[in-house]
Amino acid sequence: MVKVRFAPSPTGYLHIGGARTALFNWLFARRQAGEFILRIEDTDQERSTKEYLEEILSSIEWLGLNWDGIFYQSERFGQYQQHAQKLIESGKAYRKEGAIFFKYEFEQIQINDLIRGRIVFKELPKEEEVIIKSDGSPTYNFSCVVDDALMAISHVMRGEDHISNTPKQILMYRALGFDIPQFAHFPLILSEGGGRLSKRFGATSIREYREEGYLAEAIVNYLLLLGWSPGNNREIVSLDEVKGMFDIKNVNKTAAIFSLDKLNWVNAEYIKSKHIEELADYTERYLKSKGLLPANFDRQYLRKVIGLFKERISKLADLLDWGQFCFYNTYRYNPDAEEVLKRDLSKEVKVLIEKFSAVENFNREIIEKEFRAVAETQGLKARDLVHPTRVALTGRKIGPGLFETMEVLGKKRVIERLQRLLEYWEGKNG
RNA sequence: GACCCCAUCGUCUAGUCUGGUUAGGACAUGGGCCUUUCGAGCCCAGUGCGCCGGUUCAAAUCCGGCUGGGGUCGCCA
Repeated sequence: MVKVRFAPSPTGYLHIGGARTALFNWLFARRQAGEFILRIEDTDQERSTKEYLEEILSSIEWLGLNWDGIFYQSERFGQYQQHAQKLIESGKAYRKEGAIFFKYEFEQIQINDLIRGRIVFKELPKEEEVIIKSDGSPTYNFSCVVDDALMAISHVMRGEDHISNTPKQILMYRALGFDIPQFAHFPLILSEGGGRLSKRFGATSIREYREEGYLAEAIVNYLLLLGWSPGNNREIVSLDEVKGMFDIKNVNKTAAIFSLDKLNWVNAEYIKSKHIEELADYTERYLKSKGLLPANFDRQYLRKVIGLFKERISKLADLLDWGQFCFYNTYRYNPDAEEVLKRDLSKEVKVLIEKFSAVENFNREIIEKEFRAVAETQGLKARDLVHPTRVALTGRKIGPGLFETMEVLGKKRVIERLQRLLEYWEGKNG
């Protein structure tokens, strides 16, 4: 039976690379009706925290990956001690300086990696290795081997950075008389500079992306594209669909550079494809978590705002920026937008206000009709009135279509802001 | 330094196993269109098989070397 594990250490948040390792393991298990378990490698009591643990679990859950069991290494010290003892008894390990050391028996080791094929190690960099520290806790390679064996893990699939641990672990499996599982090593995810994904190059934890308003499906989809391809020139694929087509043999060997541009594009695609209702739930939670939703917010209004922006944002955080004018009065115009207000159109805007005031059903079609009529009777090209009006309503030169924007804002706000524009011109001239 | 992994547009990749393609797609970039603006949409374009040698009628594809990039060498995981 196929049984795989994801083994995070709660000494930090779940990062991009870990998330993909979890994802590929999950996919591998689900594809073959196997088991996917979590093993929390919390042997380092100093650095492991409950906060990190909770964050990691909630991130995995948020990504949509469910697990069939969870184990904590901190609760299994007895097992490690016991197996170390066995090694001592068989003469393969010994006590020294308060710790227990394992003696590597030099020989050429071969592994048959599911992704890379045969890998041959001519020698090991050292002759012995601590397996139980002097404080009684196990070291990584040892607890990993004992647990993978005891938990009957059939396939050990992890990042490429573990390739060099593999021969050491194989020697331990043999010494303990355990069956050796299959191995697969995924390519690393690098930062734009080509090196390790680090804070300097932007967000590295799943949590940060979640907080910026990326959708879980989009992150999963993007991660999938790093090292694996659905083929047929497809880019957007759901986890559910991939479950039926994922094959570990098609995973790349090459390290991939993480591209925020592409993630943004994928996320934008997901935002576009979502129904307003679903996005509204998501956005409401998102804005609330940011403490940025006005107390008196109107859900119906929020829906309209989302409708206005869903085709043009790449992440929910963009709503805070571009959509600010929907939630707050914009009586201060962007400096670069003021050039549009150079020409004083007070007379024309007054007429516009007058016409709008008389409109009963303030919807897109009627607004546009009235607006164009005013421009024409006042001898203006539509665009000459459009630009200043947009600045008056949004504070900016660019944004969604003006007439839709007006409908969303509603008659009251539109008229208030147009009056504010009149005051602006008055202030300039007086 | 030792051991190991990797190598197709700037980036992610299809193609490599089973040699024969105008080397395909996407992001980004540039240009154009639309038009009420745009960072939205639509259209078009450019750029790539790291290098050298071998095998072969034929090499991105098979073999060797080189170069380049990456990883690991903790009583961290």
